[in-house]
Amino acid sequence: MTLIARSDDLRRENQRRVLAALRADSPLSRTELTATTGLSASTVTSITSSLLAADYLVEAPRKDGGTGDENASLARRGRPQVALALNPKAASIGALTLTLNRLSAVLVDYSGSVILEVTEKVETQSLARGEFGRRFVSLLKKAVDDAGASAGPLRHIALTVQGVSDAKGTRIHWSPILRHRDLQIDDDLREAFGTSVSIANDANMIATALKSREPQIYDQSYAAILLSHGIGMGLVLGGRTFNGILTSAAEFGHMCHIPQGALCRCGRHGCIEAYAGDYGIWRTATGGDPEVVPDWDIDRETMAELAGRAKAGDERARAAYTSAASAIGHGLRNLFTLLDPFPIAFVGSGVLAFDLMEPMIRTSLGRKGIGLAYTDAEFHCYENDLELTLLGTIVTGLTTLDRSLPVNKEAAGGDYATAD
Amino acid sequence: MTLIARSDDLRRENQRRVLAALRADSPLSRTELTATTGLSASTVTSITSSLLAADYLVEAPRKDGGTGDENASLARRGRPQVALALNPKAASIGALTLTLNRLSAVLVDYSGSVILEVTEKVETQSLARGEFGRRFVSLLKKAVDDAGASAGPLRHIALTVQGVSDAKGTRIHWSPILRHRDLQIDDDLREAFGTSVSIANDANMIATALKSREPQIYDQSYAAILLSHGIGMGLVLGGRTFNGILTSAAEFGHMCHIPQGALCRCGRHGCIEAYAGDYGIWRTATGGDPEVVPDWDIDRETMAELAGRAKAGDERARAAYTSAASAIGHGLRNLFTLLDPFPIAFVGSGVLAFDLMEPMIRTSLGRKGIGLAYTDAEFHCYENDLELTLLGTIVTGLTTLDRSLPVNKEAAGGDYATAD
DNA sequence: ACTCTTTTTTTCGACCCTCGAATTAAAGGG
DNA sequence: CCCTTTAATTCGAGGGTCGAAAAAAAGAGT
Repeated sequence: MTLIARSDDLRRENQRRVLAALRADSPLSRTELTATTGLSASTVTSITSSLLAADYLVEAPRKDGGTGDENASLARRGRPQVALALNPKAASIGALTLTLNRLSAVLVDYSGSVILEVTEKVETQSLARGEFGRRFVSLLKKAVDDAGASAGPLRHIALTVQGVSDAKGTRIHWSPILRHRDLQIDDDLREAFGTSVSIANDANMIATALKSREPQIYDQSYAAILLSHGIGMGLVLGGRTFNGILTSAAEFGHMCHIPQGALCRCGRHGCIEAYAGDYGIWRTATGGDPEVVPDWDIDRETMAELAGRAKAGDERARAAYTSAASAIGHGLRNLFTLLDPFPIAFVGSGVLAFDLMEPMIRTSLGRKGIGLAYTDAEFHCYENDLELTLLGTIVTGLTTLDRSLPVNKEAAGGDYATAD
Repeated sequence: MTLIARSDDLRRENQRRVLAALRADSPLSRTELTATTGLSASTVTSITSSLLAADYLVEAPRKDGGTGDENASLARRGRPQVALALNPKAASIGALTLTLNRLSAVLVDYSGSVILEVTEKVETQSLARGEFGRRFVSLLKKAVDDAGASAGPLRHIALTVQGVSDAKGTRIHWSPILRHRDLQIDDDLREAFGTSVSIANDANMIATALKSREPQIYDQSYAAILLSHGIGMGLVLGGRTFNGILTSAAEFGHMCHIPQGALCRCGRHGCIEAYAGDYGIWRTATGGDPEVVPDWDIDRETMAELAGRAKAGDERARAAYTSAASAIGHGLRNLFTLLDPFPIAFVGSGVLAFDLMEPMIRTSLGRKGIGLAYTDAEFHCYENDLELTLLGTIVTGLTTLDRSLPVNKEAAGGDYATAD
């Protein structure tokens, strides 16, 4: 994969490593960077000084040693370390998200802090084809204008869509919240702002966010399962987010649970989603016709109420959650069989009823197969999917930007004063 | 993954690229290497001359332009190209395979040609724990002795086992052909020969072999499905062979086809293997108790006869193959849903009856889901699984060796005359 | 106040790598 | 025997990393 042939590439890779270390934990002194990246002290000096000269880094105020630890770092003997941090004003990126009936543009500075957010309510289902690009452009323009000179120049746009984009990340193949297929919005953005644009799907961004937030749990291989109207999956294998050959994500929700079973949104029968998506649970609980897919969104309140009824002991509601859990559990069982067990993060409003489902999920996982124990699989829950989606979009955008940073001493950030 | 920090690593990577080019197509002139690797002519000269000095490469006789093409290469104007090839005598590797009741050691020269093969029949099921290592050592010793001075020094051992090894490739977790669990054979080999030892499973090696043999079909993502007594899978995603977290392979055969269905070898019920493994097909065809797993191997002749009966129109035999095909098809449907459709290679004696199964497999794939067409999935068949296993083992061993080659001019091959 | 010790950071030289341009080598053509 | 063409090598420039030595910036001790 990684094509490294010239020594510039070497520098680029090492520079990226330094920036990644600072994104994971900031501020950091050069000595700490040496330890984290494994590079030599001289190399760290060389890289950081070129990044400082280009104003991507700034010398940060003294790092407070937290509250608990004695002030070992303050009252130490030798020359004090000087902390380095990402310069917020070095650049900014736009993190755009397209969710049901809501367009959002978040302006983020280079250090990863949100500058401001602009949101617009629209009927995503009925919006005309060309409108998406236009609206996003004006939304982000507004954000950039409002931020004014305090923000660094916009250098990248990361767009996340609920739905299936193609593997290369340029087109939106299909989305449950859109009427159109094969929607292309990146061109408008690219032209309007003159930056690169990347497109990803929400489940993958949630997976990215989890890794960034809890790297000790989500490391090499794990999956995020998004429980909401539909069922999405962000799959990370061997440290790499799985990007399909044709589509961008793992369609866990459309694996077959019961052949010739209930009708799914996708037009097939018996998908996991048809039992475990909000509409599936609701349909089962209300005794709806399994051949009919509700064409409206079950709102959050309705689902909360349904969960409440189940917890109160309502038999039909309980049964609906049990059948949802069975679908998820059997799906996971197959997933684990195929790819080995790994930590699973359940994300979204559906986790409000997770306690109703967990026992049946674990039961359905079944006992261990060939030397593999499934039952002690690690599950974690996160209710706020939008928050994670945004974080993942931001992380992806900044990482992309870091990777494209110039490598020479006189960097492209020529609009900055050159310090010494 | 790939840690490249120092410029040595750069050289190592480029050297590896040159060697890989020669493994894919040999002999090759320096000019051709320049084109294939994308390196500059001077770099190619530098790398090849150090490899020539260390005797890993030799100047080959003129490349014959094949029979068809006019002798354009012979009657060309300027300075003739000098062809380079891997030096067979530079080193040798041992390719060991452990299959049912058969231990095999193949000595392979550095250019990839088989020097000689030594095989031993043993009852793998009843062999004592420590015996495996001992027998393999003596087998390979014999091969090395027989080859004598004509072979280069043994530099690596690649071992392939039917079954599940751990992800790191040092232990054999479980194997259908062994009585023991957690078998460790590599230590004996390492000590006896003083070389590195790698362990892999057969399905993964078949996948590797396919990529090496038909790179235009098997490129970024594909899977090899091994149809024999059991069902194995070698899965390659994004150019990387999938290696599980705990186990080494994708256990496609143990995905659940029918909940509470027929008993599988693994102790669970309804696995794909319980319907599509040889023993499953045979059990269905003979009306055997689905709660009983035959504890003997159905031999190849019996299966061939069964396939013959099915082709002749025997209803029960046909039904057995149809149910096997249904199991495989539904499994593939789920696989494709989860990971997108990609080319599938069916491998092993089971493909002798593939024409009986293909229609039902394609039917079970079902119609397309969200914008994905499954029905035109690419299928290919290869009868000889052992041949592919061996090829994959050899390729893996040689690639490993190439990767570990010294990078300096005075290479570790000091036992060779230093030319110039 | 001054020197010693400790720790961080920079500087400097050695060494390695790749690349492009110029050069040399090795043919066939006329 | 010289010219043309193509292949391969040589050479110097430029860039990168690293280790050792030097410089910088504190606290500690007297």
